[in-house]
Amino acid sequence: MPELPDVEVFGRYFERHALERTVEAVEVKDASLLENTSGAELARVLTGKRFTDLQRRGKHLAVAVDGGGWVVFHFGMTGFFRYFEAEADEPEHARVLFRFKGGGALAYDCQRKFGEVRLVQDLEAFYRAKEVGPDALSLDRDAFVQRFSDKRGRIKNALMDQSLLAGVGNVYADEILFHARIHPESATSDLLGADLRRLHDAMREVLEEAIRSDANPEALPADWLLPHRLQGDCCPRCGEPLGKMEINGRPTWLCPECQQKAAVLYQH
DNA sequence: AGTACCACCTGACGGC
DNA sequence: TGCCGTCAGGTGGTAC
Repeated sequence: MPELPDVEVFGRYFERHALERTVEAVEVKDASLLENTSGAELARVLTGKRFTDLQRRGKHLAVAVDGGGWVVFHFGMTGFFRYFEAEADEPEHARVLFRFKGGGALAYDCQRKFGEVRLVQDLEAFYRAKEVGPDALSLDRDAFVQRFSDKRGRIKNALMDQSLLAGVGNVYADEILFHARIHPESATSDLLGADLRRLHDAMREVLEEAIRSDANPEALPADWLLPHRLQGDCCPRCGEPLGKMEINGRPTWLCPECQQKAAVLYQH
């Protein structure tokens, strides 16, 4: 799940359940998720401290620790937070537990272990080193068009390039291209200014609506692509069968009718 | 620079 | 029922 809307929702969940709470203990159940630190160090840094602030950039969620520094979470393909009070409610793949003074604990759960938890002093320096670009929702239309206009290769790859803009993953890239009626294999350089502006509008609309729907696929509008990514399902707009292809090794869904390649469109 | 391919890890699902 | 290949919403390295 964890693309920009999911991580935004995780952040709000964290805010409700863990912000301003005092950490009593940190329990690391699988240290392989820790990136540049150890269970002992994480516990030493956090015990007795509060989480005071939180900031999302793309698919990263950074949580400020009073007294300095940040804990930065990445959720991989299967990560999420779960707050629980009864021990029986601890989720199945909890990898790190933050236990709070006064009761309750926040679990960082990650079945496939592709997630990462790290300690960071200088957030900006970390993002620079990681080449994490500006958050997809922070870019205005002009800046978006500007960044995409020097980009080569296929548009879907560009949308998913976290250094170009951060937050769009495989599922929402397809959704955004479907809304903008752009074929995912279109060469980015074939897109006109008007296409890029439409793409930016579609991106904002999709990401914002997904956040409003709590990033819950079942709550998304029925005329979106996402509820229809099933073999044999049809385009909710024109009724033609949806197409599936592979781009960059990732499954890609589209409506071959509604989404024509830019180069094909402008030949006529 | 862009792309293809592999690897990391675990579980669910379909076919035989 | 059981085994096995395939697939999954992310990212990083390598080689062309």
